[in-house]
Amino acid sequence: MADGETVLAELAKRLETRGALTVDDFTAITTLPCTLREFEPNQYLLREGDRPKFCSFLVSGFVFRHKIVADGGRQIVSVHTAGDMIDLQNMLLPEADHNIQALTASTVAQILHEDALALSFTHPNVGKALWRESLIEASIFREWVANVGRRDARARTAHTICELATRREVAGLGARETYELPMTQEQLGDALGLTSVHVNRTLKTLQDDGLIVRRKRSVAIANWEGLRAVADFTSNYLHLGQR
Amino acid sequence: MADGETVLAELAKRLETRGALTVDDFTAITTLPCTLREFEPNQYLLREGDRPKFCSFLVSGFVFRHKIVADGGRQIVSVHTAGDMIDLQNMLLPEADHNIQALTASTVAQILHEDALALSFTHPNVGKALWRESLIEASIFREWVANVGRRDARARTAHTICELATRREVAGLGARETYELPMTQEQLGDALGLTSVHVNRTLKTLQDDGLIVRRKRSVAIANWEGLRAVADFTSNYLHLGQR
DNA sequence: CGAATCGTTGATTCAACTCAACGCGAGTGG
DNA sequence: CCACTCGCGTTGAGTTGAATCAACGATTCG
Repeated sequence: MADGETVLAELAKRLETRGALTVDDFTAITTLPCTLREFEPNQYLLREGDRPKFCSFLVSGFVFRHKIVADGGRQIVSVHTAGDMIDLQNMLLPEADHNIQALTASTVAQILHEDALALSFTHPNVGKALWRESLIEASIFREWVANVGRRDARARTAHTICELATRREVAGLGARETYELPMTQEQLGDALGLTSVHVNRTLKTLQDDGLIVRRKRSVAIANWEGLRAVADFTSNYLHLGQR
Repeated sequence: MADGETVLAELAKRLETRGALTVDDFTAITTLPCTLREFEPNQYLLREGDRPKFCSFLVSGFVFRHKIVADGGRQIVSVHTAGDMIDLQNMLLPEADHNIQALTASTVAQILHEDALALSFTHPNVGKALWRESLIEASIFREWVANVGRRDARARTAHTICELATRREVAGLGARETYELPMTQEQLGDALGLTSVHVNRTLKTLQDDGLIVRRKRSVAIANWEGLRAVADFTSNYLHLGQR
């Protein structure tokens, strides 16, 4: 297990992709007090209504966030890979409006809201990078609204696979072609606004067309360009490499 | 037409609901350079790919933001009423990832990104209020993902009516019961991920049940509690009155 | 008055859901 | 070590919510 400072250097590197940091900014980040915590698959990091005192940087593993609607249906609203800040919003919005749960065994670094907030305004470069991080997340939500609202099951499924593969590649976790998405078909369905049965059928057609390969409980990309075309995917909304 | 300073006082009042401001903060906001602009119905304020130099505060009217997908489908991702900041994200994300269009005749106050950004870090209370504003917007996007992904047409339509009525009331624009939503059924459909034909039928059943009243080109609420129940609506995700 | 836009309604189709059964691999415990 | 369970994936049959296609009515505006 890495120590806090090493982990925070990862956070600093991530933030540098969102905006230039000085040596002082970098040091201020890596010397923040932080606590490492491990979570098991399906364990809750946070529940709707909670009032957490810290925000979390995902060091390793996968987590997802979801809402429950009146009829018991679940909608996954985001999936996070190592390198993501997963609950920045609670830094300024005291009460959690959704649940956060581990998808796989995961490690997170917890930083007190007051520390992160103070740092954001004593070191504006850091503040801007964090703010930008939260704005990119909002942009991804907008894309998900369009994805769920206006794409059919095939394009919608392909789009989400493309997005997660791209974000993972950008986070330096390996080429998108080799990436495997460790979600069950039920979880995928809840992210896509589909039933697991229909996800199964949709994945089958994507595999039959040579676009993806399914292994036990994960999905890998077999033909990036083909999948991208089916998905109507462009990465502009991820705001990569923009400052 | 109001002058810039009067309009910016409205912005300052809005931001005060997001976090305490000092007299100095208030003055700093109202003395920002700003330009008032008028837009006609359907006129574009911003298009995907643009790189605007300013952000916009909606003084009067309605605007909406939308994305176009591969098959030509349109998804409206947000609807804004007077008092909303409508493109804060471009302050830190140079390239627009969606379109912004006037729904009705509208007036906006434009503030240069560099001015808003500088103010945010010289006056942290203002920065926090603006950041919080953008985080609440992200929370609304999450709710829309769940709405479009996991609620049927009836609940989904009711939910959006409840949300817009609540937001409008909170913004001080009159009681939610008297509010009229000035959207065509086609626009409503594009916001809800439905066709205009199905919106028509859904609104009819809501009216037949005494929950709403339809007038020419708008919708009013007839039975708030009934509509709220159908919608599975709670306002927690709007983070009202939290600091 | 004519044209355009939007709302309404009916008939039909279809994408996705529901329900149900069965397969399969990974654990687990007797 | 094998039988059992459990979670997840797969497949088929039938249903349904929403889309599509098409026509017509109402209102607004030039």
